[in-house]
Amino acid sequence: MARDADARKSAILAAVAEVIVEIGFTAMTVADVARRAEVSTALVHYHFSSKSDLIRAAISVAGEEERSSREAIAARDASAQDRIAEMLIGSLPEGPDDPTWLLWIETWGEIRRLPEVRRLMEDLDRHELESISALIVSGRANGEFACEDPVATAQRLVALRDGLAVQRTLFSASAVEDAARLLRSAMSRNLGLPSDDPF
Amino acid sequence: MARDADARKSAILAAVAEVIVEIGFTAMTVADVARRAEVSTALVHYHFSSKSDLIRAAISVAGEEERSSREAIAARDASAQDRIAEMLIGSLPEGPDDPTWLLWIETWGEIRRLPEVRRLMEDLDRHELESISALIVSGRANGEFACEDPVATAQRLVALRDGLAVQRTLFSASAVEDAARLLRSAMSRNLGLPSDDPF
DNA sequence: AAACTTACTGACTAGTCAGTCAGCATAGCC
DNA sequence: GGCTATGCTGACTGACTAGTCAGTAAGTTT
Repeated sequence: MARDADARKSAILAAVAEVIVEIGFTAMTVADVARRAEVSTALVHYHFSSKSDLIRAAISVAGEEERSSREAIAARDASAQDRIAEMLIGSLPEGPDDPTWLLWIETWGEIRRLPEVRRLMEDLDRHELESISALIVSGRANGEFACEDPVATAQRLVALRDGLAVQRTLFSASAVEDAARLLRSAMSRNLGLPSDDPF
Repeated sequence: MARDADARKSAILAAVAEVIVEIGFTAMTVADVARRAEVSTALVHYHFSSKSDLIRAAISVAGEEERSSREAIAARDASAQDRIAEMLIGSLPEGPDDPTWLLWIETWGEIRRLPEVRRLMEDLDRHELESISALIVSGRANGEFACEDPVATAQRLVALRDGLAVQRTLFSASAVEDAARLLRSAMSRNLGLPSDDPF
């Protein structure tokens, strides 16, 4: 029975992510989650002590996915430049209402009310900055590009990606449909690459 | 009596902004607003047909302030470069939990549920992009700097500012205490200024 | 001075929410 | 066959919510 129980617990967490993406953090109720996972509301409270606990668990899962996908990219056998591009441009929203970005933006708005979530997000943020600055350092070491301050450069690129992602996710995509192009040209400038960019 | 009535209506709107900044969008109730403004909940519903209407009005006021402060800067008698810097760097959060940025970040998270608010935010976003690209065009015209694509440059700078602002508002400020410096050096690069920056 | 409008309130309601609880079924152990 | 633990549920509750409504007081118009 332990197998079944674990499966249902996972189903509940998956349902949380779905409901948040669909109707948002605020509007989400325990009843919504239970209905989606086809269990009773009492079971949700059986596995998760409170609604905050439920949310924290769901965000923790999403963060873990993000983190491991980043590590997979870092471990790839490709140039530092390509791996940085994959991390940054690959993480841009696919279009308006991209589920992953909606989840993060919703989460930003809720962070103040959920201290543990704040810690999760801070860790995730730090992990991304460290991953990218490490790649910059290695790319610089093997002569791919020149870069005076890897940490500041990583901060700038990540911040730019975040800002573009917010616009692209929340507002009409038209103004930012070329987000990838903007990011790529910023990479060229910031990493001191030979400017082979049309921009 | 119209004077008094208007004053109380404004007091309600001010209370909304205060409550949102303090406890957030989600947690805010009509009763909180009424208590803060020292009126009955019924009066809130007398002036504003619904809670959404109340929120929309409060955000509209905040947006109007943003817009007019931007126009004041644009009209100033200073170099284009200085006016752009004032708009971008001047709008960075003053520190973690900056009220204005908390309001915007909370609003981003709520946009999907409030279509009119989405329109307000889109307009505000467009206005900022237009203001800055206009300044870039004028700075280029009088030879202050070179810039191939004013619109794309404005998009990049605004996105960078947004991303830095989110980090600085939500997470520990230490990692981004130099947000202004990052932004300024990005300006130098993007506007093709002579690099007199230490970075 | 009567009729009407504006500004406002206390008391209320219908509905929703997270969380509780007693109890049931099944499985493993003795 | 009895005993206990785990997984699970239906029925419930107390707290709280946005919004309503009848009524009042003060000013404006006729």
